Amino acid sequence: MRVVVARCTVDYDGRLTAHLPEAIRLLMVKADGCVAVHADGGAYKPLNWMNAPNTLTVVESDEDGVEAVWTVRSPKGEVLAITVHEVLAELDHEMGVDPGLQKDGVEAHLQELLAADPTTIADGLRLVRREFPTDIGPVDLLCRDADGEAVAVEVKRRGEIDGVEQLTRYLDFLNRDPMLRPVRGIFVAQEIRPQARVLAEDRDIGWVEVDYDELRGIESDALRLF
Amino acid sequence: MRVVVARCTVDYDGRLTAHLPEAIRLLMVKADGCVAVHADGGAYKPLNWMNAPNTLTVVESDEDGVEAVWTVRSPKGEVLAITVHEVLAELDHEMGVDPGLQKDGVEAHLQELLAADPTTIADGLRLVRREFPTDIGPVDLLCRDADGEAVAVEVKRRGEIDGVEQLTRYLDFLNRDPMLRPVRGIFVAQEIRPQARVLAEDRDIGWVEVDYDELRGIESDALRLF
DNA sequence: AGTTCCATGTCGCGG
DNA sequence: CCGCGACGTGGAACT
Repeated sequence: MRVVVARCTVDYDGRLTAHLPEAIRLLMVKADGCVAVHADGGAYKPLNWMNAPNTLTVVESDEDGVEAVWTVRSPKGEVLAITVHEVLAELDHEMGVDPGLQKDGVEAHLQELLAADPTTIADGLRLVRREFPTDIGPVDLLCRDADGEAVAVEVKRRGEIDGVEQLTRYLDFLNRDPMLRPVRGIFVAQEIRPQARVLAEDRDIGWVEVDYDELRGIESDALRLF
Repeated sequence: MRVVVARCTVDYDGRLTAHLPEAIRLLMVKADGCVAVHADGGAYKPLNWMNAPNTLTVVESDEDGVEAVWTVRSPKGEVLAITVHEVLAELDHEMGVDPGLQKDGVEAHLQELLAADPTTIADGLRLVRREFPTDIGPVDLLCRDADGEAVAVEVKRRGEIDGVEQLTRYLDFLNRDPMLRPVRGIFVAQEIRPQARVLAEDRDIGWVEVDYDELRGIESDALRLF
């Protein structure tokens, strides 16, 4: 990875057109060729960037006040042009391949835990299918309750209004299927926002908050029995 | 901005839990305090990060194989812990405030072009008003068709389900106005996703894909006449 | 390759 | 501060 602090101006022309006036910024070039222009603030997102695959060409300049021009081109015709007026600091280092990130607690894992034991959502619930397909997308969990009636479950890490909208659409579609009708809905998340609760209740959709650590604990306990 | 290349392990505990095994990475600390851990690849997104506002504390260590431990804490209780085993390179530089980015988007221009000639959406359409105000937000284009009936048009660059939901809400509202009723809807975008098409059709909402370059061409032609 | 949905989304605007 | 929509969204998973 190569890092350069430089006084520069930047122009991007691709999915949109953007221009950065002259200022001091940090230029980052990674091993895969991707280039990022960072200001000294504004979270982790760069001001401008160009992801791989692309080609970076650096042209030294004789022009007054221009040390070099970096041109990054993507196969799709996007162009990022960095005019370097002055290099102020520089750093270059081999880093090798990163072993990668281990994540824990995303929606997929939560859905997995709930599918393994739907009774943590509501007593008597049995799983029919995960990712049950409909014309407008897959329902996270399709279950049947103790009375044998269908229950559609939408799982989110954080429960907000659009999650309720999503479940509402699924229910509209599912309730047209004579084999399933009537289908009720339950909205499940680690934390459900007040407005999402109100909207769910208004539409006769149940909502349940689940504790991720607790679910993981239950799973561990279940495994320990074998 | 401060940049450090170091052999390190990283743990994040907050919105999720994540762990990075020991490897060489680039640590970036911006003036606003935000911290990012970059690998030498994977586009511009860091492996781990913590945005401002937060507090960074660095504790030197006597422990074997540990130079220092950086702890970043956010007010919301998120914690990013970086165990630095060895610093390999370092760079520190004042950069000043960035003058900021000038963007020139396509979104607004598309609506402008369609307003200039609504017949590109449907034959006989005449513009009543752009950004027609309702209590739940402005409708992009309000038109009348050849029969004099009201038509609400929602314009998006990319047509997805949310756009259909938005137009549906507007139609619900507009159809309560006796001066407008009945109002039908047309969903317009450069590209409309299959699921959005299904939902639109299901709700008797029309959908039209338009070609931005073609529209621009039509406009150029019109201008050339003068 | 095309399509869909998730994301520690981030970011900006308006109430 | 919250809610909502846009984003050069990026990225993964699945068809």
